[in-house]
Amino acid sequence: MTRSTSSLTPLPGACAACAVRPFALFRVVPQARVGEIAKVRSGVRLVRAGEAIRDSVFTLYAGWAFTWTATPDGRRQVLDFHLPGDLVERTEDGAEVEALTDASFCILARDRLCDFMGRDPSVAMSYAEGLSRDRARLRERLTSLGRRDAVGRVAHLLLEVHGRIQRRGGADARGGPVPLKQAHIADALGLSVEHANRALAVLRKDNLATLAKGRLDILDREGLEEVAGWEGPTAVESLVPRSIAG
Amino acid sequence: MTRSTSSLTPLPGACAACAVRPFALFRVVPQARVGEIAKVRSGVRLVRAGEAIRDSVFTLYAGWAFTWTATPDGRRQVLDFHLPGDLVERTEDGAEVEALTDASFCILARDRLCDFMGRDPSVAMSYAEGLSRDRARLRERLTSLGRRDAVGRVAHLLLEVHGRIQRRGGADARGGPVPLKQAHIADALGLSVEHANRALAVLRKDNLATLAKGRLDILDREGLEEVAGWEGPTAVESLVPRSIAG
DNA sequence: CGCGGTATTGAAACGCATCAAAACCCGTGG
DNA sequence: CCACGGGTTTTGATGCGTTTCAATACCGCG
Repeated sequence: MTRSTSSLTPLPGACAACAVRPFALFRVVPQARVGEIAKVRSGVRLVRAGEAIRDSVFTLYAGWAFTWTATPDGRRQVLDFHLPGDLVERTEDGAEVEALTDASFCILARDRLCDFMGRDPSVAMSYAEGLSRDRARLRERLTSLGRRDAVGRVAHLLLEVHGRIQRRGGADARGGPVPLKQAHIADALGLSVEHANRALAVLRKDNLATLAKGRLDILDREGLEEVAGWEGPTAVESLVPRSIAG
Repeated sequence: MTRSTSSLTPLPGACAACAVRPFALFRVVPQARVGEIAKVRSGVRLVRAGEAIRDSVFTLYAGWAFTWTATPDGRRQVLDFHLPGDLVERTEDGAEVEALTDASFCILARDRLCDFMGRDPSVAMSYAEGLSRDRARLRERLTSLGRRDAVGRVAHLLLEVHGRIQRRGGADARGGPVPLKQAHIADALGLSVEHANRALAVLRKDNLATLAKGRLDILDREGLEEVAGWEGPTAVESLVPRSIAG
């Protein structure tokens, strides 16, 4: 048994009052039309940390999740982390989605979502913008794995994660809560857990950043960006004009 | 001067007779409406191998291109390769697009393309499908860099490239023309040129595949998939239903 | 024929994986 | 309240894969 009492993780409520909608797929539909988006939601769900998520499309409401794939030799590669507001798709290619913390989300009906996008191009463009962001993150990560050493990779990931939670109001410039274990970091960055640990130790010793007890602290932003080879937050714009996608 | 006479690379002609449209963004618009898509094209261009491409959105018509980014220490990371029919966007994040061979393409007007997608959701969804494919490729590559050794990475890339040209009718099961230099492979896979060379040498010695003189030959498909940790062609479907995106 | 870019080969150095073990942390039950 | 136990973090020693540096061979083209 894990916990007998109800979880502290909140379930999503009415779309009209959704706290994460400003960061989510439906951010582009005006408040006057929230009634329509409620109809593409086919349910809500709450899962525990470590549980696999099998729903094919959902928007994360609370907690973190991640997508990963197994390699032939049995190890795991984390492909992306998901934060509240993110639209997550379970793809057909064998990648799995797993809750990183206790988490809750709105399950979307694929067909109704398609209909909606067919009728409202701004939502289709919002969807595209999300894909574009995913691509930008993957490109960054690819560059990390291709051309940065272990310390640089970890530093870069910490900066990326910090930016993502900060944009959602979940952290200030000093840091904030991040539930990543060293194993997640290792699996995302193509490192062994031991080496990810050593890289974090270097960042700690040099007073650049610490990640412990579910908290990330940025001690020296400039120094951290230096070792990360950071090139500033990547502005995604894709083809989405503000006129259409808000 | 490079060449005095006209290039052998063909320039794109009328949209109505476009040979790559079945693989391109506008594959979803019926022949009866090609007139409209001609209007989002703002020009055509021909570039030589090695030239940078600065147009912000284009669909490649002939030849190969690739997107890359410079790392702080001056090396390069290839983020993706582009083949005829691909929609290519020059993003704001410092990544550059370069012609890998002599190449020609249709330049698209960003604003007119946006208008089009705003009016025709099937094109917006086609755009999203392309992004989804990009993402799938990046995920594969990330897995390569994270969890495969040099030989596996090269084998995997060769299989991916083979699939892409084959789907376009540019190769048969045995192989086909691929203009990649070892330096491109190295920069895409996070390897030194020397080691990429050694990996190719292994594949050659084991009679799995050869890449030489601009040609890829698959000698032993099964063996190659074995060392690549290949998991079959990734079916991208995203949210795009056949009913909308054709 | 000779040149510049590309491919190939060798030897040494380095970063990271691996294996092994210990320290730590926290929730749980006695 | 403390001892227990499982998951997580930390540290150390050894080996392997890859980079780096240095040369040499190759190839298409003028």
